[in-house]
Amino acid sequence: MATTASNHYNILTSSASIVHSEPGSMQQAAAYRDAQTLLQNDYSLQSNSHPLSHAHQWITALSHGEGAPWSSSPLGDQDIKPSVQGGGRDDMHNSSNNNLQQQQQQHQPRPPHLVHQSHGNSHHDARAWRTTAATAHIPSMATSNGQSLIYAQPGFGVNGLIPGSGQGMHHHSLRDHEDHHSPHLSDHGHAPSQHQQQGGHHDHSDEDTPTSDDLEQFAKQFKQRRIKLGFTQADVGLALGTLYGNVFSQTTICRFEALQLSFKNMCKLKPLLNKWLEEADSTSGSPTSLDKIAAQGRKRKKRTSIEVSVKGALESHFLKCPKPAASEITSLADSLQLEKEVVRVWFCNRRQKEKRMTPPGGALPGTEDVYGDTPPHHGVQTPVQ
DNA sequence: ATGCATGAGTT
DNA sequence: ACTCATGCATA
Repeated sequence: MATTASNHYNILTSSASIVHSEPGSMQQAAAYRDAQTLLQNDYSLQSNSHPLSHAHQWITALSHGEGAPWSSSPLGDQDIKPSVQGGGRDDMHNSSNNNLQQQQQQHQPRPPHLVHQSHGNSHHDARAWRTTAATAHIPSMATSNGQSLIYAQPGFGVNGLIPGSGQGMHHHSLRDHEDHHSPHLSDHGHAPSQHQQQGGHHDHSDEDTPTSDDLEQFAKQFKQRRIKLGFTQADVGLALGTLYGNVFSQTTICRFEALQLSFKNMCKLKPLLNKWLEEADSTSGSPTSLDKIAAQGRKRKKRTSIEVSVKGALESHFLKCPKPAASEITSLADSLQLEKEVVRVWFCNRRQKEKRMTPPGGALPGTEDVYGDTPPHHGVQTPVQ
């Protein structure tokens, strides 16, 4: 089957409250983990899992108004799972892992609720770091505000200013980002507002837009400190929630450390993580309380496992056309015997992947080949410490 | 650590 | 219908 059957999850979760808060020590970390683990098991009560279940299985019947776009699938109840057999194997990509913390993070602790940040998060545009131009077709680019669409890349020589994305920006225009890849590294202007970064700055955490180099360094340092303090990525995510209200998952912290987020996203998270870092080691006894809000009534579709061969086909198409039209997606899905939505989402994710900071292949932003001749080969990740 | 998924905000 | 931020579930 295409989907890795395992469990549906139950809503409900009696997740109580985690009563713990003893920041600054290993035991705290352990406490978090335990609590979270329990929670997880709680709703992990698997029930049944039919090889051929219907799509509704994951659509919650709870409060939420459905939001499954798929129900509109032309195929009616074609249902998911074309029963692509296989070993349920996902794919075998990398392997070089970073042990050490690997062990402590085998369980994935994280808050079951869905408290998303609610702060004004104005995103305007975040672009790739390296121009993935292989299949370049420079369509329309140039934003009306004349801001550069390319982020400074260490290897580029053009370094500098980053479009003031953070949160003060305001440029509407059409951010038709298609692919903006032309590496016109001419040093254009820069953010009109304020910009000043790692020049001769000193103390204070951050306030200005960091360069990709800054981020890279910070991420590296962050990870190191975190590990030394005995915290897992999940712990940090939780701590951020208790400290600043925004909870993040292990995934996000992981991606941050690996620079697998968009530049803008990295910039946004950096300050928070920086604060946590300071709090973490310097402070050793502040009673940060945790509160958990539980409950969540939404179900999630089971992850579809796409066969390697199929994935290869998708990759091929992606190279030819990163943005297939709806009709194209439909036919492609049909030929691959996948749901249209699955294919659509695959492309979305694929595109997003292209835009991450860390170039696939482990090369760091700065070592990259600027002209994107590199085919989207991916592989190992950053050889962390 | 990462693949597939969801949802808010845009376009 | 897309982008972008995020995360559950899984390898």
